[in-house]
Parts: sequence; structure tokens; C-alpha cells
Amino acid sequence: MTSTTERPPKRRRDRAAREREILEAAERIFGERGYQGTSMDDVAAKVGVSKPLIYQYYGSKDGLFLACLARLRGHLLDTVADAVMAAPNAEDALYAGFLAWFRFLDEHPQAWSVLVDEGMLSAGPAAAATDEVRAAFIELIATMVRMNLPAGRPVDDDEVQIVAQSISGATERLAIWRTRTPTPPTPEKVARTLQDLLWQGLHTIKSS
Amino acid sequence: MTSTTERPPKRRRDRAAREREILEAAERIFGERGYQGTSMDDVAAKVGVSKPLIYQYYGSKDGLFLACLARLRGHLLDTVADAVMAAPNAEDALYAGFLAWFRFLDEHPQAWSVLVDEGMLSAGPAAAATDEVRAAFIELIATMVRMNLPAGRPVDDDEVQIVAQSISGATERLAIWRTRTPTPPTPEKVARTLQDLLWQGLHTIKSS
DNA sequence: GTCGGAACTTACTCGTAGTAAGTTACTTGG
DNA sequence: CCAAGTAACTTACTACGAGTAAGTTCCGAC
Repeated sequence: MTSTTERPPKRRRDRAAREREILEAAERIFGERGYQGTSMDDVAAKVGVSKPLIYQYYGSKDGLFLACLARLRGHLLDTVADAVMAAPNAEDALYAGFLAWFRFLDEHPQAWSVLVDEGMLSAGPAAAATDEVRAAFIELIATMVRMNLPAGRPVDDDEVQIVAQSISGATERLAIWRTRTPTPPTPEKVARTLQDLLWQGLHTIKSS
Repeated sequence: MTSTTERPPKRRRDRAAREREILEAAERIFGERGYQGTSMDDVAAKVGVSKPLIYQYYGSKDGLFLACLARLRGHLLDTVADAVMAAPNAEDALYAGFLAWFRFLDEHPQAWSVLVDEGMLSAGPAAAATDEVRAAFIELIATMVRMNLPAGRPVDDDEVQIVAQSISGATERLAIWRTRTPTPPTPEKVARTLQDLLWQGLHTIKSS
């Protein structure tokens, strides 16, 4: 007999638990299919919950994506910043930062595509959020670049910006390229080559 | 009297003329609002034509976007390649290539956003097309890099790829940054700084 | 003229973001 | 134990944009 009390599979959970559950599913699906390729119905189905609940908790698709981003952003930034700060000098810091970046993205491929590769939007809050992550990195790089220069001398800020933007763009593109190449060079190789490419040139930044 | 013959504003045109008209409108609107922000109804309304006609001529939204891309791609590639080829030596070629790139994008801002900044998609033919443009540039850069190296010596292809990808990423990010900065440095300044940053390091590429 | 094809439209389908309004289960005071 | 009260959750929509089926209108050739 189909007893009326036979419904134990998934009961109500409190808000915090459900939010975590939703966030986890969203990270997976966004990572697999990208922002555009993911529908809110997909996420709802995966969690086993109805769509409006997700809207109640996260407000919008952008809001959900943003929440996924926030975690990754912190994790990635910390990893790279720690590596940079632990290095004994500027030359090593440059290499260590690159290495940490490429290693992290190797080890968290779905994080990667959520953050940069697929997630890009033309406009809206999600794009703003990825830009924030980028801006934070660029600031980190600019700081490193200044550290590398003769102390006390004033510096051409435009040149620092140009260099920092270049490095950010280069590392991002390299990361994308590595995911799309069947047998990419190791993180060590890429970091080493990039360091070689940039190290000499970093001394050419002029005073302002 | 509202005479029945008072309808001269827009008559039928032959296919080629309409296609050009649609393409022109699409380039403008894609340039202003990005790929995602543009609807086929918008384009149809702008031209003063119904949506299915656009589908008949261009097949899909991707197809229309692709057609916009094709023109720009050729124009931009030619401009940069010409500048590179006209330079007397590798050092000047590097600078000339950067300069041509930044100048072109300064002079065709809407072209720019269609091509790289806003147009990015997660998947589909449009993304493939922008990737093709990028791939063409990377090949051009790789060729330049090889030219810059001692002739006859075998070269580490991984390192050339890493360097070419880096340069491509750097120039793209710099272009985006310049459009978003109120008073960006001149193309000359950016090209000069980038050249200084990279020139020394380009000699560190190793034999394979 | 009338026939044939190219140019063009109306009126849909389908999928997905987002919402209004209601229903069900848990909790807490009496 | 019971009756609110509220948090968790659902059904059943709207709105809008991509893409299509099936036609209608104009123009040129014979």
C-alpha cells in the first residue's frame, strides 16, 4: 500500500543550508556550461527545488552568479597574494605569483571558467564583478611592479598602469590558452617563460 | 484626402542593397549595445523591415554578427600586418604593430566593441569567429617573434606560443583599458611602453 | 495580360528570466 | 494539545527574444 507517510527523500531545510546547496549546484553547472548556457531551471532541477525559491534567496541570475564569483575571487586572490608576499625578492615574487596563478587554475578548472573564460557578459552586475576581480589583480601587480623599481624615485604612473594591464591580460589569455591546448606546458614552464619575457623590461619604466 | 498612392517612403530594394543596409544597422547597434544587448527585433526596426527577412539573408543572430565581424577582421588585420611589414627591422616592427593596433581601435571604437570587448560569447559560431581573429593575430605575432630571433637556430615552439599569447592578451586588455579610461595615454605612449617592456625579454627565448 | 520568382509580412512556437499569489510545514506561546 | 505566526516552498502565470511556417505583394519576362 502506498502509505501516506512515505515521503522522506528531501524535506525542508533551513535557509542557510538551502543557500549552500544551491550555491554548490550553481558553481558546478556554471562551471560546466558557462553563464549563458545555464538556465535557472537547470539549477532548480539539480537542487530539487522550484525556481522562485532561488529568486527569493539570490534575487536574480546575476545575483547567483555573483555569489559563486565571490568565493572564487577571494580564494584565488589570497593564493596568489600569499605566494607573492612569501617570496624573498621581487624577481622571485614575479615568478611565484605567475606560478600560483597557473597552478590554481589547473587545480580548479571549473572555478576558472566561471571566473573568466565563459562567464563574460556584455553588461550587468556579473560583468562588473569579474571586472572587480581583475581590478584587484591589477592593483596587486602594480604594487609588485613598484616594489621592483628603485625605491624613492617617483614613477610614471601611466607606465605602471600599462605594464600592470599588460601582465593581467597576458596571464588571463595564457590561462585560457592552456585550457584549450591538449598538452599545455606545465605551470612552471609558463611562469618561467613569462618571467623571462618581462623581467628585463620591467626596469625600463621611467620616472614621471 | 489621404490618397491611396501616397506610399513612397521605402520601397522594395534588391537583395544586395538590403543586405548592406541591414549589415550597416547591425554594426551600429552591435557596436553600441554589444551582442547580448542587441535583439533581432531592434535591428529589424532600425532598418524598417521585418525580422524574418533578416533571417532569410543572414540565417541567425550569430550569422549576422559573423558578417559584421568579417569586415572588421580583414580591415584590422591588414592594417596591422601592413605596418609590421613596412618596418625596416624587428625592433621597429614590434612598435609599428602595436601602434597600428591601438590607432585603429581609437579610430573605430564601435568596430572595437563588436570585435572584442562586448561581443564575447560563451559558445557558438560567434565566439569561434572572434577566436579566429585572435588566432590570426597570434600567428602574426609568432611570426614576428621568430623573425626577431637568430636565424637558423631551432626554437622552442612552446616558448614562442607562450610569448605570442601573452602579447595578444596584453594588447587586448590594454585596448579595453584605454576605452574605459577617461584620458588614456596616446597610442604612441602605450606602444612605446609595451615595446620597452617586451623587447629585452624577447631575446631570452631558448632553443628547443 | 499572366506566370514565376524574389522581396517581404503576419502570426505564430518555444525557451528562459522573472513574479504574484497562494500552500505547507515548523515553531512557539498559551 | 492547539492555535497562530512565520519561514520554506510551489503552482501558475507574464514578458520577451530567437527562430519559423505559411503566406502575400510586387516586378520583370514572355
